[in-house]
Amino acid sequence: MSKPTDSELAILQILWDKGEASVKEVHQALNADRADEKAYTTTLKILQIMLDKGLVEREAQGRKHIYQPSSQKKETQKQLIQDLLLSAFKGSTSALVLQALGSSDTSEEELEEIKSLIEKMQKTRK
Amino acid sequence: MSKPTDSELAILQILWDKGEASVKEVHQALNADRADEKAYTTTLKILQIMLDKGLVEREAQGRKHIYQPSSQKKETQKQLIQDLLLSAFKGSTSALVLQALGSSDTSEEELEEIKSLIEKMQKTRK
DNA sequence: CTTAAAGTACGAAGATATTCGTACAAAGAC
DNA sequence: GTCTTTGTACGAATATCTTCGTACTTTAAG
Repeated sequence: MSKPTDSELAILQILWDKGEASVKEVHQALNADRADEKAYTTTLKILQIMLDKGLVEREAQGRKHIYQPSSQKKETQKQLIQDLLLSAFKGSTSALVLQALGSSDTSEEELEEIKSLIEKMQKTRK
Repeated sequence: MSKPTDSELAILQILWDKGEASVKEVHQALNADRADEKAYTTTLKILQIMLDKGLVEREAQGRKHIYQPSSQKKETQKQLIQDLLLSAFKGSTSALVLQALGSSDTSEEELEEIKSLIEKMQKTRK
């Protein structure tokens, strides 16, 4: 399966959040935080394309369509990271992680969370 | 500055590696590991476009052109991570890092490296 | 019944990326 | 000098994504 485009990803995020949503809901969520509003039919079209590609599923509810993401969030995220890893980090996970940690402010809690995952991984390994 | 495309990124990786390279060198490196070879002029054209966008610089060496990446590797990587962070992880660095660590095999040394960076960050913070 | 409102479908235009053929210029081989 | 090789420039075809207008259908309002 190929990488979702940026627009598709934006819609996926909304669907992951809500679980499912009508075109109208997706469209509103999408334009809530955006400066340049896009037409309703633009959102509709992209959802139709996503359906075609198998990125979402839908069910009719009366005359409306209710869309759901067909791929799990984690799988898609994994795929995107893998892609970035190969395309920009020559496959080095640590390079990516170090860069990610270095270039954004991460809270104490988050750091602890990561650290404990690492420790768990180290234990399991032995 | 906008995100480099996939083709552009592939070329940037080569230039980051080599420091600088002629079109021919880039083209060979690019097609070394690729199944479907692209024409020489394709590589040339993309380099010209990248020059236009300011992604690379070049200097004439006789009749040849020698290209250099104009952006630092780390800056570009940072930008790409930032982009992925916003587009697929709602800005949560830890979610991204956890996903990255979880979905690829990372060596013991790499894990240690990450752990010590985290510890350093925690110290500096206090 | 007639009209307005709320939906979906879809073609087509516009934008950007990719690919390559062809044209041209300079250097080297003979 | 002529021809071949090695190189760049660039237009044009193709592909993909994005955007929206318009058409059509169904439901709701009056």
